[in-house]
Amino acid sequence: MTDSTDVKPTTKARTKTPTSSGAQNILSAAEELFAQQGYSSISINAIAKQAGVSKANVFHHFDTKETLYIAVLQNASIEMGHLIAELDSGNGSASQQIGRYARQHLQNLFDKARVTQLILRELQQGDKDESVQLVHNTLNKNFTSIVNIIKKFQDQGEFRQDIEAAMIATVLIGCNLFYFQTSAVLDQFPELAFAKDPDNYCNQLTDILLRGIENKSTD
Amino acid sequence: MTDSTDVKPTTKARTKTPTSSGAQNILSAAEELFAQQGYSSISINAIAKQAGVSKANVFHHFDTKETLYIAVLQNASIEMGHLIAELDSGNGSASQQIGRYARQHLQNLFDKARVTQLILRELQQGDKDESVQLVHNTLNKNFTSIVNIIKKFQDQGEFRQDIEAAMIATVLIGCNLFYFQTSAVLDQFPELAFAKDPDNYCNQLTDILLRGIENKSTD
DNA sequence: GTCTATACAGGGATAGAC
DNA sequence: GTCTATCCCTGTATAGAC
Repeated sequence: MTDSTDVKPTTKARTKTPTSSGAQNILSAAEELFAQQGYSSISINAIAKQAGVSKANVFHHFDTKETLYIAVLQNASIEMGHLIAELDSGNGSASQQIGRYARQHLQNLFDKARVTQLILRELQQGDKDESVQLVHNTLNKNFTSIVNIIKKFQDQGEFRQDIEAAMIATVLIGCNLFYFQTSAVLDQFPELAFAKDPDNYCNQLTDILLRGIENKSTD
Repeated sequence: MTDSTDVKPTTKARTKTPTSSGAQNILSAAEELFAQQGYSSISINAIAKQAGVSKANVFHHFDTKETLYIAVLQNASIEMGHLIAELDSGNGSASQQIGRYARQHLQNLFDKARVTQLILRELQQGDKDESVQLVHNTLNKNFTSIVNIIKKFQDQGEFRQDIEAAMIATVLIGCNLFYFQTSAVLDQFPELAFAKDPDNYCNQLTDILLRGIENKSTD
């Protein structure tokens, strides 16, 4: 998309920043629809209708569809960043901290389901440069946040050191994301006690994980 | 990756079944493109070009774009089913069996990357009835396959029984899928030893998992 | 800032020759 | 079975009135 329009708003420095409430409506509508259906399935028309404005108005606030999409992604990334930043607080025993982290993390995924879906989408198909970067940053924040906690307990000798901290983080984050991703499908298996019960899932997960990584020198 | 297995051209079953080689080319091209870009981003034109035929020819073999997509999904589901069916064989100790299962499962995901991507896509957004069913079936096969193994060892007293077998299966499958999904992004973190090394990842995962679920009554 | 109207390209799908 | 040519619709994006 290098060859775009040569008509640029030369008058003002703010190149259509979403400050006005109209733009915010559009942004919010776009976030919802993109998260549900993906980029290419969603037309500007659909977004305009959802936002309660005209199609042309969307293009007034955002130069192109892709610009709008990137704006949505950036919003999502920032929002996710804030959530992650709030995660690593707290104290208590190793198992308490890890357990709390896992629960809160999973809770956040569901609370911000749309944002999570957007990130997952990009994770699956990062073709645009910006999106790759955003996903990378988000995952990075997530990783370092939990990795630091784990390393602390590794240094204290409470967790095994023959497993990479990043590996443990991957298991935790990966399982939570997988649970989020499959929750709709898991609902169809009535025999699974944890299918409709995130807390149950999280408890069992941390139970396995903690026992798997605690430093028991019983051989 | 030319998987062009010769198929005999049956003269019957004219209901546009993908028996002819032309249809197979289209199906294969569609699989590749749909897996990479998703349903709505890919035009029939693109598929036709990739398959080396005309656009009209695609519609000769498949009534609609959606028909073609469903056919691709069904192929994928069948292929995945075959892979899963081959997984649960083998014997040895509990850790050997679980470890082998995990390794083979992850290997399959990468070997059939396109198929895996298609399933993941549908997992994320099952709106069409058929696709929901296919994903459901595939996951179901996967689950029961590994759940049975785990239950066996639970009955033998080697694994804890206070954790659902399905939960353990979820962790295993979920982690593998997450690793597959993020492998492109993980590559960008050079400090992760397992990022470019699926075997390493798998070994650490099963290490954690096995220690987390084995029935140690050392309290 | 918001609209109606419009330009233009590309999408899915069909008709009919070969 | 395969093609070219075509239809109609919807998509993105622009122009210009208010």
